[in-house]
Amino acid sequence: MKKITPTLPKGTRDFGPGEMKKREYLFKIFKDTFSLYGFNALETPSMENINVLNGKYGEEGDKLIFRILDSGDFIKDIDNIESKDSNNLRKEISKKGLRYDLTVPFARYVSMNRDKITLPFKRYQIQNVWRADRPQKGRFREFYQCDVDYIGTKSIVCEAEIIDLVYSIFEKLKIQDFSVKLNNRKVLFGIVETLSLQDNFDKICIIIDKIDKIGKDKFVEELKYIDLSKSQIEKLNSVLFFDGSNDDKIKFLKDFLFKSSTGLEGINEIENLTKLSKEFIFDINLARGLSYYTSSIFEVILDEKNIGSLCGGGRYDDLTEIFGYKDISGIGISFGIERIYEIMKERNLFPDSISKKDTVLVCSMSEKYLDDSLRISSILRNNNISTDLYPDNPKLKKQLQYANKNDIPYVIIIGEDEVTSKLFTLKDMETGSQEKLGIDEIISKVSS
RNA sequence: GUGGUUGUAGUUCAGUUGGUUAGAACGCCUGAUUGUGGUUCAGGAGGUCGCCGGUUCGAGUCCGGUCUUCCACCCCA
Repeated sequence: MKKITPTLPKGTRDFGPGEMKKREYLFKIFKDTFSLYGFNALETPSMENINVLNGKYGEEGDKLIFRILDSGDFIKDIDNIESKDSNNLRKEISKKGLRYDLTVPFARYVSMNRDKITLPFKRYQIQNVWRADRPQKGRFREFYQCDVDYIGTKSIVCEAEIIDLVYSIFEKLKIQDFSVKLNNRKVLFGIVETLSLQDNFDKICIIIDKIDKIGKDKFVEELKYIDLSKSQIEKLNSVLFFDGSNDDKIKFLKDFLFKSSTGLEGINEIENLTKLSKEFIFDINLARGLSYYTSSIFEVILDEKNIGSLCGGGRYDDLTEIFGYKDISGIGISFGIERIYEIMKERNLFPDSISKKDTVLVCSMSEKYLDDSLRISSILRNNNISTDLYPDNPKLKKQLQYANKNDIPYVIIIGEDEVTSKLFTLKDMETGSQEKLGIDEIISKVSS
């Protein structure tokens, strides 16, 4: 057999036992909190039919979808194989793709199962997604997303509850220095409409979304690039960079938007939310890149440094329409668990207790005592003591080394003396001391 | 997709203007210690120097291509 050097595909990772302990701890906090707020789990397949995915993420997005090659002799039915047209060929030989996010599969699920689900419908979903992007710092080709969505109601209570959920999650994670930023696409549209720029709405949103990253000067430059006049840019700036409390901003925008019914609608939504919700910052500069948001949009950021957002989300009114299910408004948030994981690791927020392995290792001195070892292991396990049994009987030295490397605090040694006397050697690996005890004594000692 | 960067033992890395047999640390195995780990000491195994080609008497070292790693851009989490 030819030897191969083992490697991973670009942008993918293994999660070893140490990392998994931490990830599972983190995931459990999310899942438990979601349940507490009445969200239930949903899983969808890794792959979707390509027409479900295509066209949902913008032009760039389609290119970043991982395609799955059809099975069988797919080439024999292709007429124009010499044309060298990759785009057409791709359609013919690949009709499935790996999911790119969790929201679109969710919309597909809701549309397909409208006879079974009762609106409003709430679900959470923690699964991996794939992007054929070029990896770089903190970005992978396979990563996890953690989405919570609330679909089938337009009530502003959903916004308030989701903000409440954010506070609850971060409290449990012991991350305190965060802020919730909120805006409304209708307000942005109103601003743009008031300046007669509504035809450029999507483009302007993408540019506004970058303000934090590129700064005010470059922002102005990019606006010039899409042919805004000097006075339009000046007016846009005066609105977007209006400084003040949430109430000041609301008051100011109510005046500014008096001609735009959409804008006023948005402002009213924000005003209502201030009465219902925990604290948030009304940020007129918040736009978010994704095109399907139609109303409230929000992000959660770390106050300390600029590392991008920890969560992002918003309300979408038309996402299920493309799957034939009209007038269904949804609102969702995506927790950036990979980022949150990194912050928790940096700040040492994972409790030490989660990295402990088993409490006891059972070692046998010879093959003769393996059945006794098995018996004792199962007694310990029945008493809820996590027990590892060394499956062979190499030298005791080897078995103790194993306990040592795995941070197992206790070892039980089973040999001739022990089996005849029914008193087993319990060794404390930290202090090195050992004593011969009956099984009941061992259980009470080790459990404490 | 664009620009830069990286690749030598299981891992992290040395390796001089191209010159005998490519090194270290950690890890692994054996022994000192045949019923006792962590520490120590002695010994050992482990490398087609990413891959393909070129220059040269001679290439880990120089050149070309390709793949890979990481970083930035585009975009995004």
